[in-house]
Amino acid sequence: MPELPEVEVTRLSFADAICGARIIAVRLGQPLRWPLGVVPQVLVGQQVLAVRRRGKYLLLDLSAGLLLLHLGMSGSLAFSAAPRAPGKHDHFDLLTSHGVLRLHDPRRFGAAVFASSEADPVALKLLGRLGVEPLGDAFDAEAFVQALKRRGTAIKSVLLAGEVVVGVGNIYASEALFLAGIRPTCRASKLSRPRVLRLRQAIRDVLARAVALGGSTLRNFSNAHGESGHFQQQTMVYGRGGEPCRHCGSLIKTIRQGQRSTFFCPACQKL
DNA sequence: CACGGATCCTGATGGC
DNA sequence: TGCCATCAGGATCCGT
Repeated sequence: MPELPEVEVTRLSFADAICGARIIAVRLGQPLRWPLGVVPQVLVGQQVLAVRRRGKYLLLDLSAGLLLLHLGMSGSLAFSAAPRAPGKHDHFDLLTSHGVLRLHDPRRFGAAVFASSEADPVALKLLGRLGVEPLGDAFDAEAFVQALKRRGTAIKSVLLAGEVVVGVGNIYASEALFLAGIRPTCRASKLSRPRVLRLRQAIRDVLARAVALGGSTLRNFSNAHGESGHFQQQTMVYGRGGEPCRHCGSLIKTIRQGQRSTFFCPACQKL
């Protein structure tokens, strides 16, 4: 469910409120992915110093360590002073002096993992192979050109893998490739330099705009206050198979790449 | 090493 | 109404 914009919107919606809070207790529901790190006792008594984001991970900096949260496909976070009794799909509660941070995740592809620091092997395993952040200065044009030259797979798959650039999931990959006029099946290594530069800008534009709109709400994504996003109302291609292209009127095509749906306009995205 | 495919899990949806 | 197949915003692991 959540790609970079949804994770960032979530972060912004509770970071200020939770900072400075003392962790009082942890409640676990059914197991999430990577149960390894979460030993509740390690968290109790620690203070939440900051909430950062790395790719699609949320990083809670604690007084003695790091709590990594991932929303998987169906996860969302809620932060409230007086939460209701946990429901069937509420699998992780962080009770703090400022309120309860609750992870709701029906499919349980999400994760809550404790690491002693970013150098901890646990953190390295999850974060170590991540590519560059797309919205920062570190998303260097030349480095992006060089990285794509080394990838023989379809550009859409390269974006989703997150080893070159992070945060671009299934919605925004299709959207960015449309904005750049690039066919999702084109091998990354075959993209010309000008086209790579356009793609870089398209990724930055689409992600930044989605953050500004509060993210996408396909099923029931909401920020930590329960508010929905609005990006999905203006996708150019994602979820629009068979409908006319908003730019040229051609019918949007749906294909499968690596078990995921891809959407593109056959006229606007020639190669 | 790089790639494609299967896999984890639950719920919604559509066809019969 | 029920049953079955398919699909869903992610990422890892395993075989080739």
